[in-house]
Amino acid sequence: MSSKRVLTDRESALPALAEAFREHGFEGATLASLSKATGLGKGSLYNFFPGGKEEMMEAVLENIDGWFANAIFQPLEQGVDPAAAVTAMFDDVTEYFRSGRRVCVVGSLGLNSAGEAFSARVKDYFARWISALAHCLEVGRVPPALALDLAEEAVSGIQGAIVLARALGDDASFRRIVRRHQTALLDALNRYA
Amino acid sequence: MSSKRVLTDRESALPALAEAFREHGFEGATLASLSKATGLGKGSLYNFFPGGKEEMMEAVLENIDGWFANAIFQPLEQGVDPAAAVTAMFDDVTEYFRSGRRVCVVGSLGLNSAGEAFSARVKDYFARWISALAHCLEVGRVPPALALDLAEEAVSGIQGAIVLARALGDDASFRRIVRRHQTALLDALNRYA
DNA sequence: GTCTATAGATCGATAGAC
DNA sequence: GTCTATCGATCTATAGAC
Repeated sequence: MSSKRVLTDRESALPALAEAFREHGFEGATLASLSKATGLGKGSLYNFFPGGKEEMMEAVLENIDGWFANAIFQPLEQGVDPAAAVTAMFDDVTEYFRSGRRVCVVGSLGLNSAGEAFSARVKDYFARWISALAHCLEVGRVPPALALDLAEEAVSGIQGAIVLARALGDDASFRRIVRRHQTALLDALNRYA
Repeated sequence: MSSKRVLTDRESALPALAEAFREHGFEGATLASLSKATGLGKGSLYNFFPGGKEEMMEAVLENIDGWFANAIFQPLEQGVDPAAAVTAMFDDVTEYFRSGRRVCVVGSLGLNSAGEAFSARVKDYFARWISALAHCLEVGRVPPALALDLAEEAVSGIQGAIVLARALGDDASFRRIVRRHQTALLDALNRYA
């Protein structure tokens, strides 16, 4: 499984890069800070990522996308036991975003002009999340229009919960908000079951 | 009314500064871009804001706080005709954030470490918004615990709607999400009226 | 109070030794 | 493939002419 490593393990630098981008944002993350975060010299970073910061962020986004695809999107799209999939999604997301202490890199990229270079990927991430969640609800017999509304509301609500929890410095608010969304979706599933 | 101008009109530079900070974020906004946005040379900017970028952002936040206090918080805290106040809040917010095309400077400051210098002001802004909205609902006879939940949900939801609308490049999603929150609050008011 | 010029630090990125 | 040294550009902030 690890025999066909394409080149080398720039893969292993991605978690540290992601954390640095999360903490400082794309503009705020300097090569010095990225070097410190990864433990790699600038030369090594440019060896792995010839395109510099932008290529690093691109790789981070691809990595995040892959994690979400496996852990979140596919279980929803698969559509066996919608209620369990919805429950798992909220649990995984709460843990992933550390109850709102951890920023969503993708969401924050959309907020300022520095992220415009990644707008296609940002858009796809949210579009797929909403679409996967709506599909899951539809499998649970929730009417399509309502399913889409609820999915949009939940995905948006998670982003808002991150913003609020960070602003207030209070993870409890994140968990309350997310739990309400979880309940709303499970109620809808029960209503049409 | 305009006779007691304290010093000079650094006030008049604030809208342009705010727009620049909105568009590029705090780190991304350079003095060159702030100079261009305001039409003032760097020397003039430092004359008005000796503390540099940080003092400019502080002034912008104070200015935003003042606007929200007058347009949003006070009508909610005043508490005459809760339903009208809630309706007006969502209308004003939708216009202010330009249906999500416009970023919330305060919310985005909380997302990365560059905003830590302003964390107290960021926290107060959201705390007061939630508290004002909850108070308004309580005046409308919504039980306190539910009022607080609904207020937290609505304020958080607006932030999420901005993130999602920006990410998708779609103001319609902002308006849909905000309308649902508006409806939820008005329904609660009707239920306990 | 406005501007231009520029200092001093730090930025992203590259070169080259090992 | 790793590092250090360093480039030119750009950053914040200041100085000083007007």
